[in-house]
Amino acid sequence: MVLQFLKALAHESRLRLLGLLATREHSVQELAAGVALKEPTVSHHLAMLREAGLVTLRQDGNTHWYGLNQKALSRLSRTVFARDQLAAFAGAEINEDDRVVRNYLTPEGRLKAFPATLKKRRPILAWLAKQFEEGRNYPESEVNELIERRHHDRETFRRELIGHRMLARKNGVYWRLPESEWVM
Amino acid sequence: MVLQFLKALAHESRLRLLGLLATREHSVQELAAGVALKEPTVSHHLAMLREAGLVTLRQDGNTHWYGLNQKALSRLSRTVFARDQLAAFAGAEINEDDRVVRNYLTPEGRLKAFPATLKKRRPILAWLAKQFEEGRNYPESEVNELIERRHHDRETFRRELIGHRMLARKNGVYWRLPESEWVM
DNA sequence: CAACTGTTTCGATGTTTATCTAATTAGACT
DNA sequence: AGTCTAATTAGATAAACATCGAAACAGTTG
Repeated sequence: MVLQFLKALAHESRLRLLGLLATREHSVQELAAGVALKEPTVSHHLAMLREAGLVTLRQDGNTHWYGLNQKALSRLSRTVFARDQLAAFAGAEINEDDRVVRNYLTPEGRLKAFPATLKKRRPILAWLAKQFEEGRNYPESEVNELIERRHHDRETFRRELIGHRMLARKNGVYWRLPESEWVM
Repeated sequence: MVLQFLKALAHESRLRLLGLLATREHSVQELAAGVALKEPTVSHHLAMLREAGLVTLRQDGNTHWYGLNQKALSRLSRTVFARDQLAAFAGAEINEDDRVVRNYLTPEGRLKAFPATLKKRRPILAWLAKQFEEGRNYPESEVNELIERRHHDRETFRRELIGHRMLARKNGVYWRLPESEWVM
């Protein structure tokens, strides 16, 4: 979150865009002229700024009016930079999924249980699937071995990995599917 | 300046490093272990953070103790994010060379004069040289034409462009040299 | 519906930057 | 001097990102 905000700010073109927006609303064309970049490029930057909540969009006809979201800006600037806030980054700035996985791991790195809720099951299966290399074939024995390193219930996890389209099987051979295929 | 500060902050590894430093001083080794990166990588990040004035360095024996520069952090966080401060970025955050060139241009984009000092001449010649495409040959007439679009004194500028190894000539044909060759 | 305008998406290209290993520097300790 | 340790620099590789032209899209206007 904070990282996204900072990354959005940390580029000259985007700072200049924000500079223009700080005075008044602008259309994409105006902005492109103002910073001497092509519309597609500006559009791309605006998308990032919007993702980060730094600008607002108001649409009128086929003109898009972008404005500065002053509130988000000052709110974040206040919160981000306190010392103890910063200290939280040491381990933090890890996303929600990682947090879920971490909570399911014993100190030795084994899974405590099979997660009941789908919300937790997905990130954990994803984590498990990542133990497999893409573009390589695994015999079932090796799949079992890899799973058992994390949890004794190899049957359930193997079945679920396939159900989520993270692993695929054919003729007793398994392989990892590309992340884009995964049912999340 | 501000851009450097933001760029320094806008990376997960560096945020995590700052997170560790927010609690107490650390050596490079400690930091490397703390963020699970190799020492050289950490060293590289620390250099950027130091450039941006975000961390302090205290050397004891051959151990380097890095600490958080809380003052710089809060000072910048306060100044950076005010609306009118931001507005200044619209034109600013342009480097010194661009500023020089801009001051030498009339509103129509022509050069006001031939710059007397070398310090100003270089960026202006560089700017002029960039009007030529690399990897293409220009007859002298076209060179003159391109220069005259910016300044009437084609002879002087042509000579200087060659002197700075931005253009080269052979048998009355000119071409632009790669930027790495330029005498700056 | 056809032509037009402003914007966004796509695909390709080039640049920047993160990271690593290996080599080098600098201080401390025999 | 030689060795040990901590850190940095160099060089190579890989990932992330900025930018552009072309194409697609959405709203407007005849």
